[in-house]
Amino acid sequence: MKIYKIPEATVMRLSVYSRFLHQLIDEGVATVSSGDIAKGVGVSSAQVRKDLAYFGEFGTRGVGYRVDELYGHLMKILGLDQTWNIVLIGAGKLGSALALYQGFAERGFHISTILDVDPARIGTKLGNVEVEPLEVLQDRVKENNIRVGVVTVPASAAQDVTDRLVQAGIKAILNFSPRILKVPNSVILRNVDLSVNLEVLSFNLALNR
Amino acid sequence: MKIYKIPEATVMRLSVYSRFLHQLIDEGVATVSSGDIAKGVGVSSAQVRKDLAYFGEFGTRGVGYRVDELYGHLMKILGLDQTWNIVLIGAGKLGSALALYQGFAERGFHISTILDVDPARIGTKLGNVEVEPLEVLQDRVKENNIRVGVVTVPASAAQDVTDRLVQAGIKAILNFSPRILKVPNSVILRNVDLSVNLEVLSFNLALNR
DNA sequence: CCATTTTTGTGAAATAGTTCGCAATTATAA
DNA sequence: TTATAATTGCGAACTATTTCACAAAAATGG
Repeated sequence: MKIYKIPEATVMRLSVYSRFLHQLIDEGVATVSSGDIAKGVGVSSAQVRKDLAYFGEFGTRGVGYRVDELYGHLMKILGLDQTWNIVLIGAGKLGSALALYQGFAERGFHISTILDVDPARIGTKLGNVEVEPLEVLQDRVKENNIRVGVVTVPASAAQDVTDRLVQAGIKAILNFSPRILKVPNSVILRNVDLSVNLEVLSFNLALNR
Repeated sequence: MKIYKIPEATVMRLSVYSRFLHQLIDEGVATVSSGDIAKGVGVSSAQVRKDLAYFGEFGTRGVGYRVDELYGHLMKILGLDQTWNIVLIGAGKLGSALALYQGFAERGFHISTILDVDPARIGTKLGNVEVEPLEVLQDRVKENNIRVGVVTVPASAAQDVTDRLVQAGIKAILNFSPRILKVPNSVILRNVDLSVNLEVLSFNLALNR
């Protein structure tokens, strides 16, 4: 079986398409064209078709796509036809916000374990999940078959926490700390640096001074 | 004057380089090579040099870059040689977390105004900033010379809030709601969709099933 | 002062990603 | 039935980005 490398930008767009399709389902729309999707999410129709073409033929020429069908395909492709248990490390401001963020639950991401080292936070509850000490990491990962970790600790603790996640067998890490993390090749790492996003804005604003 | 289009990926990397350089300054390192930077942030040294080449010649052949000097250049390029006042709309979980996030302040982003429509939130304080009603938007933007807005309201309210920001003269918007927003061409828009990031992870995990 | 080493800056080559253009397919209307 | 319109899927062309490779410049050590 030939493996094509899928551009990350394509994957991100698929995620956006899927959300748009969900909106259409709510509105009772039955079929949609690549042009409609394009208009709805702000890309070109050729882009939409190309993105989908990586994964198969989902449409009918002259007609378009059946909304529910395409939505199902996208959710499957994105691995969202299942629930993912997640461990979140760092129950500070950002960690708490993420733990309580409805957007994750809606897409099948279940933060089943929240860990911290601060005794003041351990034992408190975020939603219906109790904050536990970092030491139980390995156990919880095994018990709940957790493959994804979210890091929301201060930069100074980020690499240590990451090493522990790797050690515990975590396969993918979403890092919110502004620190470059080292992980083995077998572990998928994504960085969400909130400041970087503001800095792209300030760069562009500063250009036209 | 010829204007080169700078790839957005380049701008994001400059932001990462600048943080790495700050780390070096703290460690008392005086000079650094493109290879060192590359190693530190996980890109190729050619990439580092190419990125910098868009903006000038900052190094010395055979030697490398003076850390403090390069840092200064990058901060200037990124528009971080000034403080940016920011209005944040939506004082929910995520909004509160961002309002209190130290990472913004450290980079010169000052959330000077926080607005919401929920009477229960209005009048409360996040750090030393009081949550005010949405109606004062226009006044605060003028008073504080605010050019950047951060949207952390639910998807259903996002477009309305965005229209108001545009109306009030905001020039750049960082959108955390999972909604595709329409803005005039003159306004810079960036989307930070937290779920999209997790979905890229689940896509990659689901690939090797 | 010259040979050697280091490391930048940059044109050229390679790779990756997007847009174009159109044949193929389906639906619709005459 | 047949012409017309809509819209996909996809190869080809185009554009953008990254990597390569090396001359040029600076430092170092004999």
